[in-house]
Amino acid sequence: MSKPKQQSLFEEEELPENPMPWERESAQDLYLAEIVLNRPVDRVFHYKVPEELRPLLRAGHRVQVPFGRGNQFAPGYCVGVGPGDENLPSVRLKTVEAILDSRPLFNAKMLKLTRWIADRYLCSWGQVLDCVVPAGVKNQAGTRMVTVFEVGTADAADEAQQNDLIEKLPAKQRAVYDALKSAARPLTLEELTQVAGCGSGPVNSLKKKALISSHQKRMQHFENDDDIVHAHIQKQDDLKLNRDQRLALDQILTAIRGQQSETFVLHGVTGSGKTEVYIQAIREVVSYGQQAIVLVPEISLTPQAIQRFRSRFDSVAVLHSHLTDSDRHYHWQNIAAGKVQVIVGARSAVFAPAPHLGLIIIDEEHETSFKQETAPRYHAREVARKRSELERVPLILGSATPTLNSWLRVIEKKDTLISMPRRVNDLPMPGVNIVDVRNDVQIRRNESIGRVLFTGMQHALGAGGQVILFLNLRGYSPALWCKGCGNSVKCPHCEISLTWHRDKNLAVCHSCDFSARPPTNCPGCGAPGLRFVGAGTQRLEEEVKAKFPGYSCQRMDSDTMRGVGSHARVLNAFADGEVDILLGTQMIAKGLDFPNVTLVGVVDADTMLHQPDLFASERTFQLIAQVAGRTGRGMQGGRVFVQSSSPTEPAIVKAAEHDFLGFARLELGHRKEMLAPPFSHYARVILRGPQEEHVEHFARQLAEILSVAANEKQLQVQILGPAPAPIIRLKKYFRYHFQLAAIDVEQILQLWHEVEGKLPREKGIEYIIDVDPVNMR
DNA sequence: AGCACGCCGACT
DNA sequence: GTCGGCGTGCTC
Repeated sequence: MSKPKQQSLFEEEELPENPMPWERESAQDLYLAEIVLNRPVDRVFHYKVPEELRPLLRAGHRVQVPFGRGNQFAPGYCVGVGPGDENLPSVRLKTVEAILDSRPLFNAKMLKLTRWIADRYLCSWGQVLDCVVPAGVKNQAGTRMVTVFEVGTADAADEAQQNDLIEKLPAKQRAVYDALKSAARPLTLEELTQVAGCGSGPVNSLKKKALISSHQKRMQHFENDDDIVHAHIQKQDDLKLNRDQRLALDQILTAIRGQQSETFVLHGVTGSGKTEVYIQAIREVVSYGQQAIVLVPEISLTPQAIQRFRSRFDSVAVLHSHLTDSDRHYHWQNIAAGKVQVIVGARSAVFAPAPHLGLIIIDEEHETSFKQETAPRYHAREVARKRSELERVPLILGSATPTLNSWLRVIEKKDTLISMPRRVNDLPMPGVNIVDVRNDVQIRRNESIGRVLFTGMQHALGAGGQVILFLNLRGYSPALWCKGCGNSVKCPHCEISLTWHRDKNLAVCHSCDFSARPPTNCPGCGAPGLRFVGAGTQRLEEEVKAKFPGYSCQRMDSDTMRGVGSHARVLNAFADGEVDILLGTQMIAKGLDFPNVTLVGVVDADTMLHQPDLFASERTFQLIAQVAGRTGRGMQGGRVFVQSSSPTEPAIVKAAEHDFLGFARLELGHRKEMLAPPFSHYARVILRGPQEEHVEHFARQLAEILSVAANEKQLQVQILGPAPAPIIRLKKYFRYHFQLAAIDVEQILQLWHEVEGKLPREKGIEYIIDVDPVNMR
């Protein structure tokens, strides 16, 4: 209604002596909306709500507001509405322009949750809200305005006359009229003409006669809803639980029935049947008409896993990364309408707008992909913890290798441990051999498969079994090495060795996707004869094909899995036994369940271990334990060979012994000594800019300011660094970082609030802060 | 993050 | 004089 400019003119006048009624209202009964915007300013802005929007606008609505000196319109989120506050700052208030959605996108709990995220991960409320709403919801993807027709609402006085008119209608028009009259809802032109079997002529005539009326309506036009309601899928009965599973389920059911926001750490070895426990716990909340959210790492959203849920529940929404905007919008609407029983998805599914949430499950809780690496840098596990508290529902964190973070909470009795130490059907854990490859002849000849692993594979394949080989490097060779100067060829934009991809004969940077023909001479010293050293999955594939010519081998990494559905194709081929040897990266380490896999080979256990990372040893343990879990899932048993040059490394040894408790005890001991997480919290400040000295200098400046402020305000926060980031150069930028460390994360947050806004700026240098980082690169 | 304002140096 | 470079500070 009122343009902001006009509004301010109006405001400059003093209250008139005898205000007109509407003027009195707008001047006295100030009705305000609290609005936050997707800007890095964590502030609430107040706007007047025009008369006609008052009955409609509620907290959780998305709105259009004029913002800034130019009064440019910007989308914002209403986080509160109500009568004006006397103590408002004496600013001239602007007016909400429009409401953007018919219903609020957030309820009170979701507003609380998102506010908590903004506080905890140091970003603005508006940024959080904006990230929670999928793009498809914001742009109403998959909907359009259409004209719909219904039988005209006639005046009672004309009724007789109208009935007369109807009686005399031509046949086509009569058909249209009758069709509309018997329809349960307004019809589009398309629907109407189809039902009545005519063109648009009769419809127009009827409209002229005012017997029918039309109006505009926003409608969804989704092709089908197979993706949610799939009653056609053959449903399977719940499986019979073994004793461990039964005990686990009982504990969870008690919490569900008691509406407790308890967190369970479900520590179940690979193959212990955690999923069946999840499913039967979900069964309970679904029976109350509630919904469950299941978070899984994106990588494990395999058709196998999806089918598992779809075959057990009537309506499952799967939120995976290949959805279109329109799909996401459709799912959001259905979830919000309570039509979905189970929401399965990656990280962001923790925000699913389920109206009556009954349970949250995070499977493979240790996966780092639950941490978002762009603002808001939240960890879905912590968000889920908070959501479970707000909704008073239980949270299950399932893993064979829980994070030390969760494990410490178990030890401190903050969370409840549920153990499932045995595999289903009492299958034994696979025997794991650590193979010391330091003196292996084959490895010395620069091959990837050592003598022991080779013989193991021969036996397994000879007996009709299948083999999985894990190598966490894609490409052919991870480095181009110069004999002359001893250096390897780096990406011109990043401080990272180029990987040779033999199939395309390109040297590729796995960090920025730079690629070029590999040079023949060393760019550093000019010497000829660069050598390709080390092996990635491409080279491993070549070696396997040469060494096992009679068997079929399939590589699975992000290079071969580009297309949609390629994932499913390969896994199906493997399941059907068409493929004997499956080799690949991370992608094959998790969740795969093929009973005929009798051998798993970890080609190089050391790559993870040698990363300059606080969590290197935890990651190594997790990875080996997870990969090892891919075998021994059938009656034929299974063996694991772990090739390593550090065969006494505790992370590797404990993983080989399937001894999570032992590893946790050891590693927590180290962490406690260093007061490292989970005994403390880190927040990592990362700076980047085009000139190295410049970035370094600015990093020191920031660190100094924070250090002084911590002293002044008596905050127990230590500043570690600054130092060059482990990847000092990334996409043309030089990078430095430092850490804020504290026992109590609140102290870090306070410190940041203290200095934020006072921090100097430096042209060309950008910085971010990452609370509870999961990687240090 | 934008965006407008303002304070400088380079022009018609 | 005034055009436009970028540094600064604010956004109900």
